[in-house]
Amino acid sequence: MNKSTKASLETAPTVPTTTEARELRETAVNATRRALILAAARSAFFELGLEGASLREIAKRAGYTPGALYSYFASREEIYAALLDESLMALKQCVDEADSGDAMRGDPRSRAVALLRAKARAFFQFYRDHPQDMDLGFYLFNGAQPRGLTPELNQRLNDQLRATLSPTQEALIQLGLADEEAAIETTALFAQVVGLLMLNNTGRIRLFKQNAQALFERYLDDLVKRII
Amino acid sequence: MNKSTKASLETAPTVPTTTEARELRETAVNATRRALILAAARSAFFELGLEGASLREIAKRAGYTPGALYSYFASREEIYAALLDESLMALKQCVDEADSGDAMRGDPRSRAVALLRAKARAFFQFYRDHPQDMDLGFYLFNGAQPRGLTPELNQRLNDQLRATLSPTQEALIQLGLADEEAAIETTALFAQVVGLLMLNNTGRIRLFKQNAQALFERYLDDLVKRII
Amino acid sequence: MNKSTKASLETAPTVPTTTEARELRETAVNATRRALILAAARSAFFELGLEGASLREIAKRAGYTPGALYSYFASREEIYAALLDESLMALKQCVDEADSGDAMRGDPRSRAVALLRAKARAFFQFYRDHPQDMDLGFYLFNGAQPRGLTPELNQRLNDQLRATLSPTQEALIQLGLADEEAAIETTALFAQVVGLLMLNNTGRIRLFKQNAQALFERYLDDLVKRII
Amino acid sequence: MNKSTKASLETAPTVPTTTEARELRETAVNATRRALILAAARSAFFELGLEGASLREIAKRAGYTPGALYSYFASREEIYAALLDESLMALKQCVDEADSGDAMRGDPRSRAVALLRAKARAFFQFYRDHPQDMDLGFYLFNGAQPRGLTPELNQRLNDQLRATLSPTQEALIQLGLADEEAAIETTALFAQVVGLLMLNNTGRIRLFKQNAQALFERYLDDLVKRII
DNA sequence: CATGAATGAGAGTTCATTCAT
DNA sequence: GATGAATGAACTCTCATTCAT
Repeated sequence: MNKSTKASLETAPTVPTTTEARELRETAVNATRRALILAAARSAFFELGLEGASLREIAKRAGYTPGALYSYFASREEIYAALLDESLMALKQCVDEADSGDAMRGDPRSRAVALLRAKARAFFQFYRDHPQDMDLGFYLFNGAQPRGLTPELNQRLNDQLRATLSPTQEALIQLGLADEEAAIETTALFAQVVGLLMLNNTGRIRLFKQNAQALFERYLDDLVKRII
Repeated sequence: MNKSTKASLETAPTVPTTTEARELRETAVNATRRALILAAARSAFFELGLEGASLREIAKRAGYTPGALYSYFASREEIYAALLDESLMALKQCVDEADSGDAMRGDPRSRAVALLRAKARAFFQFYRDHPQDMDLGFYLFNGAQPRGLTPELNQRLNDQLRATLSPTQEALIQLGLADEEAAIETTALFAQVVGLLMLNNTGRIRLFKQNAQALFERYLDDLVKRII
Repeated sequence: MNKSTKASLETAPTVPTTTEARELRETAVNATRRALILAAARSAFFELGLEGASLREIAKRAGYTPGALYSYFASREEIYAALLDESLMALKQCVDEADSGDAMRGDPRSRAVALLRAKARAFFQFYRDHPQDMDLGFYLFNGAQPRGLTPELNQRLNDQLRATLSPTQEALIQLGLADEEAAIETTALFAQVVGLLMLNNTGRIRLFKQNAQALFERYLDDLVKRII
Repeated sequence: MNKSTKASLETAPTVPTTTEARELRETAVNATRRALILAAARSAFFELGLEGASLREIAKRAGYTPGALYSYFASREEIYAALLDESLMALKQCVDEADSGDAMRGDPRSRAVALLRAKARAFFQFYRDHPQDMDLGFYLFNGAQPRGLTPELNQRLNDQLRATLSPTQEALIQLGLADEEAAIETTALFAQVVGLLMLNNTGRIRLFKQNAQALFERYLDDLVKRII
């Protein structure tokens, strides 16, 4: 990789050499196949749950023999970890891109409020629309000893999560909350979202004849009322 | 054993036929052994998690061979379901018994507030102190088709859950909320509790350097403020 | 087991109770099946070598599915260990029973010489006639960390080996050798036997157009000459 | 390498054709890479034992991908065979170079005795210092059908072994033994060495609190005593 | 020549469940 | 009711080997 990058800088204007072209292609092909396997894993995980998403099943769905997966991933757990990694990246992107249409209108204060709502809503809606991604997160983050996660990966996943929630926290600070207070509100909001989605995704919320989205908006309203 | 004694006392005036007596005895003995197996299952589940709580392990802890358990439960999933049943009964009892020390003091309004707090706290603390019971619930309630739960049992568990939360709802109504409004607040409170415990039990709450109990109390305070 | 022993003492003259009879039968049946599996393992090991003697192969030869073996042995290595245990017991018995026909004739000295020859010959011939038993021993005794052998079993096997060679050592002491000298000669004799059998079993001895048995007898003769 | 150098010397006067030159170069390059792979195999075999020395491991250590090795060797077994070939060459060289410092001093008889001792010692010490080389030999020479050895290679290895032991046999003949008698003594010595090393390398010799080197010297002393 | 993806077989092991006794 | 042997399927993972590129 480094090699091809360096080479292409030296000969930037020209077409890539045959070797370079092959390297690029192979890297691309490889990434594609990894993605293919992950897609198979995701579909297995989502349709059959954790227990059903065995290596065999994933391989079958990807059109491979079980052993072949080991060219791309060192273990089953690593596949799960990659899945969660992807999921968190998608979540983060979703939140990052979220913006109120009127981000530019109004006074700074209303803009901050609009931003807060937009970010929180993006987070909520991501998991509402991809309920299985939540399972994924809770599977791997489970308990004290996250299964199959190297400390480095665990750290990385934690960082992704924190980064995802930080825009919300920023918005709260912009609205005048002290750092500590902003952290508290962010956590409480996170908990509310997790709880609502949990009830929603397991169908328990129907017991109370309530609607997750409405409850979420209500929570947001109260939050905004509280802090302005 | 105790139970069978009690049962025979209750039916003392009429002399049971031999057949009846045997049936009663056998039912009682049966219940005892079921309880014994469930205790073994609980200990296995709590110590080893879901993956570790295999039928073999449960049987071993109960002093049985694996096959013997099938005299009491139709499948491994059914054992889990019975476990959840027990868990919900314990939860309900916990909430039912919860009462503020000053339940009798003050005006009716403060008494209702105190009751609201007491009930909600009991619920929160039960799961905070028994994190595995929550796992159990989420395991079996997972997704659209609860695993190993017959529709009847599913109904029963739902009823238990609703009954557990109804004291809270009642307290809210006593405080003047409309039925619909009380249902909303109860659900929101339930969601907050579930979310906080989720973050707490998976350790994610540490990411934000927050404390579940404090956040819970804060939520309660806000709720009370909101409705009075 | 204890139970049946105790019971049989109390009721010694009478026939065993039904329960006792069943226990005895089941123990016997069980032992038979273990033996059957070991026989299958031995045949696999002898015909296919270590690599070929997989659990699956052993199970197939014993008429079982692979999982069934785990009712009798905790692991594949445990089967090997049991095989070696059996082998060493057979060897020991062979040596123990060995005796010169003229053990009672002649002066004590010639009797001791005859005994020495008989014991050494028994050892040699056991492995000459059961070449695979030697492979077995060397497989498990291999290197510093004997594979799959618990320290206790390793100890047990070592003890068996020492016990097997001790009659030879005793005979040498009876012939007047000091303890230390007897240990040296026993070890040297053991080495010679192992070496000869190794060359014999791998066919290397044919390279030199020699015959293991003849060389063994020659070594024995020299040994006797040396010590009298 | 040596071979190709020699070959080109023999044909020095004529200028090799371009084709010939390329062939020579390629043969040499080829031999070098074979040697490189064998070095990797040796290190893997010695560090990890037979089970650990998989083709993958060897390839990794040689800086190749697994498939590449098949350009140089037809199978994994063939690599082992080549390893044994090398090992026997090293052994032979070791024995050939062995000489008593006083090979020139004293009467012819003492010189022959000194030579006998030197050769035998070299053999013993080679395997004592390279225990894994012995494993290698026993692995491939195992039982009736040596694994992965073509009849030709088997023959070659046998020849190497015989050639290695012939100096010892020569010395015995020089000391006046009949050919047949010398063959017997050589074989017996070989067996003793193999046996001692076997006991030494598997740690079994410690059972008897003996030392392989001391026993070896003792055997030599007795041998010399016997034949003079 | 070398790659590296892929196969296909097989390794040891565990499991829920069944069933004759 | 209880045993415990047995099944059969599944598990993750490793391997030697092949082959298109």
